[in-house]
Amino acid sequence: MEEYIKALKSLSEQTRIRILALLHQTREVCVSDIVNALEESQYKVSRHLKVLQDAGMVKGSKKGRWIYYQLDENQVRFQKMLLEAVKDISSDIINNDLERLQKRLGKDLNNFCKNGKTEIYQESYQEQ
Amino acid sequence: MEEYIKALKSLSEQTRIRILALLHQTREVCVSDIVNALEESQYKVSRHLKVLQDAGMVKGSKKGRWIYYQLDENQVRFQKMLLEAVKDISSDIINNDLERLQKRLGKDLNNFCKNGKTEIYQESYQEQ
DNA sequence: ATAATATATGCGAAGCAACGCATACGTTAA
DNA sequence: TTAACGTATGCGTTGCTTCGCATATATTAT
Repeated sequence: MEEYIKALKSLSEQTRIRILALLHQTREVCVSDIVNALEESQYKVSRHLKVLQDAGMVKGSKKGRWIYYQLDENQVRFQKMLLEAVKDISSDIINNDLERLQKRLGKDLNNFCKNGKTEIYQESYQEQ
Repeated sequence: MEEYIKALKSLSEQTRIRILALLHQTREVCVSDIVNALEESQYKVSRHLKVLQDAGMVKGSKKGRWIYYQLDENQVRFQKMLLEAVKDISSDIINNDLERLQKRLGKDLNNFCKNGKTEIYQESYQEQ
């Protein structure tokens, strides 16, 4: 039962739902792209990613100095169903997040962090 | 977004999952049947029912001095999907709850509280 | 080696959720 | 109309989550 509750808990928070919305739209994203899209602090995003990962919802893989997160594809039926439900969530906040992500990654959402995006990240981050 | 999160939060707690498991098995149950099945305090069950109700997962209807709870049938797609996922949750705790409920209501799970069950409730409650 | 970049984490503070107790409210029975 | 029963709730306490800051770790660039 504990594991089920953990999965559900991981979904009961706005920032985490926003992150999942991004991951539903793109194959994988690195942390700084999420930070940029959500306009939230790096440590906040990082912490929430950890919660999602511990709950088996997403998984991160290190590539160079970046860590790319994606929906964990080895999910059991329960998690799959939950993520399917979460896909239904819509809101202005999420739309704005997606818009910023798209702007940053370019039209192709399967782009990567490392494609010269770092500069852009710096700029927008320091604007805040 | 708030409403979605509220629904998800309502599912992220053990007692509430246990209550939903009961409601998935039977059409409607009154509070004291739940109290008896879960072997938890009346106020605790009552509080959790309120959370589930506020989240639109269950609804209670008063009949005489009892209040019968059932899964809210006017749910939107999101809630339906969540409940469908929650159905998948299995555990010994839940099995024991169901067993006690069955024992109390008799074979027919569509039985009602008021069918002389009150006495039984009193006995088992005071045993604790 | 040193600096810069990307991400994670220890820690204390603030906020929120669950608990237990006592009690209130509403309904039926006596 | 009083008593008993079924359910809900106000309140203070405890425990868990989230937050923000500062800092640590790891990787790449200089």
